[in-house]
Amino acid sequence: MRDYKPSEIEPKWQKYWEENGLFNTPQKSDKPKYYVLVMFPYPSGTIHVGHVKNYVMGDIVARYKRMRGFNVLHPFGYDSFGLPAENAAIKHNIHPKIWTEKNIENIRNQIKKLGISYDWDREIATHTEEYYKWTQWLFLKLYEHGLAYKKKAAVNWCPNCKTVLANEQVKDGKCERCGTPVTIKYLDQWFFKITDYAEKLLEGLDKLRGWPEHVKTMQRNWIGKSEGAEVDFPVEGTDVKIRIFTTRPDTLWGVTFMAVAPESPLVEQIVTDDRREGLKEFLSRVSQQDRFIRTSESAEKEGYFLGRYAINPVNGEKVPIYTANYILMEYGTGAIMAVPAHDQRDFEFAKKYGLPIKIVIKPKDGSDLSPDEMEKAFTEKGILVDSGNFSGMTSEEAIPKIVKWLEERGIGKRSVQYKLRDWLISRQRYWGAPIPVVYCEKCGIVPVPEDQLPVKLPFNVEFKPTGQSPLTYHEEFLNTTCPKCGGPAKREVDTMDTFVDSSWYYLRYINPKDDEKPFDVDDVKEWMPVDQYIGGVEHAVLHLMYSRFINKFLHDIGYVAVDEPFENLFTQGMIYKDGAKMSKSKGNVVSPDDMIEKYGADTLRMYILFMAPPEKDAEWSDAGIEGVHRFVKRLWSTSQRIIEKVKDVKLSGKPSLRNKKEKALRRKLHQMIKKITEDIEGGFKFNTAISGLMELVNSIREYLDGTLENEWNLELLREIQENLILILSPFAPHMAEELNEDLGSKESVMLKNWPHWDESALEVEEVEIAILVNGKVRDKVVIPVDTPEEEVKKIVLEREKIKRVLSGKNPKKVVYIKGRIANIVV
RNA sequence: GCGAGAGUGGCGGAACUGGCAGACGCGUCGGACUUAGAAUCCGAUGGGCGAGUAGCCCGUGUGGGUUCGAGUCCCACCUCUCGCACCA
Repeated sequence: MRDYKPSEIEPKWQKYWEENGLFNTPQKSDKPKYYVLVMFPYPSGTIHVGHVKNYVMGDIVARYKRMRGFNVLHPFGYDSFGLPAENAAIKHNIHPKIWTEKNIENIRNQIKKLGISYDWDREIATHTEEYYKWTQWLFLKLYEHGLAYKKKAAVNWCPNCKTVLANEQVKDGKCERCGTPVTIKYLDQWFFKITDYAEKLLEGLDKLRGWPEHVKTMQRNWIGKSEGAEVDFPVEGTDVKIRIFTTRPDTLWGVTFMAVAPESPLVEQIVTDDRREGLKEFLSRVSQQDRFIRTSESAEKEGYFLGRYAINPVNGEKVPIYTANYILMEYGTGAIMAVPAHDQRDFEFAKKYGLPIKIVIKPKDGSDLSPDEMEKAFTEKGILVDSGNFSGMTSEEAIPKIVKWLEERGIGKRSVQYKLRDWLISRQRYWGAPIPVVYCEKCGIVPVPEDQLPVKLPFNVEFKPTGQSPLTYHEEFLNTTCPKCGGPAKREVDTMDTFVDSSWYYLRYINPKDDEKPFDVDDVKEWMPVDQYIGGVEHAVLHLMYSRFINKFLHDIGYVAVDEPFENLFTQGMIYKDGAKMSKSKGNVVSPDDMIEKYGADTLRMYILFMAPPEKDAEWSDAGIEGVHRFVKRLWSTSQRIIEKVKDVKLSGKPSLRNKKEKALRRKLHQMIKKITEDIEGGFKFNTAISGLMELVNSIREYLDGTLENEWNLELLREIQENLILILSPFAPHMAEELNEDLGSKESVMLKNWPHWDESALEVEEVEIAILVNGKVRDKVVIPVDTPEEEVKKIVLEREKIKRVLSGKNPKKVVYIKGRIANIVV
């Protein structure tokens, strides 16, 4: 018998697949399309088994769908612009391009050894001119439609990476990448107006049935929609009106002060001369507060009275105006009406500064609130009191009526606010796509015309961590002429956030080599949306939101037919080692290369899928992969035993079966075809699919070992072996091909059809049912499956053991569930 | 605090629309083969009482409920994970 030698058969089949173009996707086909996409990696160094999980899952789907008759698009590429390449350049004096391309080559080799069925002709890398040319095109389209703009803004600045960060890249006040606390800088920056799409991005989520709920929830939270009203409060003795936003117009009658964000221009307009000195002191103190601390719930609320009063337009009451550190300029209107009785923050502030607390909402249970005894604000909805004509109504009733009333009287209006901010895309960095605009003394900001793209990233630059893009010091790049007037102009030296690169890459795979356009509109219509997207949950708000935004934009301007790019999303769990994420610095990285060398790619693929349900995090176990390897070897040797005997057996139609054993074995085969099909189709249950393969192999072995060799049913074994190869092939494609060849097939497994299970094989003649007395199992009995209920009841009550348990008591009734249990109730 | 999800053997995890809890694998124990080990193969393995392959009792986070029957459904609670969080 041949030994199992993955190191020989795996390269053999990888070569075969490549030479025969079996991974390549025809652009047009009679078959229905299926687009399966895995999140492309950032090429820093090599990949570890955590990445492999992502790619293996995609490969199972791709190989399965091909066998189901789909024209499958399964591409791969690299998100190859970004900071680590540049840091490597500064640290090790190696050019980012060289560093990146070396890494890409390593990763490509690693992946090829795994037998992942990517169409390598469609491979892309975002740092190449052919790609970033179209990233720049995308920028121009956004600019053209007023969705790319430049403004001076308070931005998140990472002092370590020396670049600005998008809001989405700030985690707990720290740089998502390096963990350094983020500071605030005021800089001229480019933004994409994602806020214009807030509502569409939110509504679109409801249509995404194939997305995990928690990802949608995270996006909803991030968009942060609040409905309420805007109301103008005139400031006494000035022309100034303070516009506020509130989600609780039902508390308008309880306003006892106003508060304005320290950064608000209103502060200057409102403050009285005699309060100016103190204000200066207050503002300088507040501006020193760390932004993250200032915006945390536990922060001490501080404020400063501006010396003036506002008039509450609903009841004419005069209330003092403060500036306070807990008011954020970025949210709402940068000013609030404060209702201490019904807002916890206002309550704390009022307590500190001795401001009145006025109750206008009472609990629905009718209990009373007293301003002096309250220990915290009553923030629930309730019944309005002291609120003019609205007193006595519930909050729910009153809110729409009050909004209408405000609108009629011209005091306020219905309003919707979002937490989502515009997407800051400028990076003061070299290794990214240059922003294609120039600054002309005469014409101002001028976009680079489309036919002059790409704005090439120069190769020879000096890397200095100055906080300025290295392009700033590259005279040749910097100085140019204005495309409009031909006069001297300077280029934009900032590059784009790498999330811009990855926001549209799924479209480029469709026409990766087109140098006339980013993608072909008709082909995109054909191929989009991505049917199945697979990746890590860490991209729940960043990449997945940006991609949806860009896709919706391209949809709106007529380039993409669908308005959501990813029909189904699967977020896979991470692989941990020693309780921690794998990372080079921790030294707990498991390399796929080592595992392939030791066990082969097929074992590695199967183990990664078997270790846990794919959406869950899992701990790498060396013993675990050993166990799967044992199974793989058993699968091999069992197949070899069978193949030796059935190589020349011809089978047309069903094998004839001679006894119960053979019937049971054939049933097992078809049960497992059914199970594995349903496990793949019904939600990525790869772990149980593999346990199904194990069960099948166990049953085959029991049959082989329990039957004299000359009595083996060779027709049945032929059927089993053929089908075993097919259902194995997405998981362990190399072994499947080798066994398929051994069995005499001239055609690759990849070109065969996925098997159908034979319903008739699943039928049983006899079943073992459990006999329960009062819900407890007391006995078991084998009966013909069609035994009528009355008959079963009789049989069950006649059982010696049951008689003993009943000890003469009369059964009240017997519940029989066909083929499963009979429950005797006494 | 709000939102989402999850609690099952020593471990990873199975369990269809409520129907024999613990599939499959790891680990452990015992055995075969071997000079020995590795590999391989066979058997046992939720806990307890029991000489036992007889039999009985307990058992899916906790406490109730519905039901002939609950890991699964309902109510209350506890714990954990993730996300959001001074968002007006």
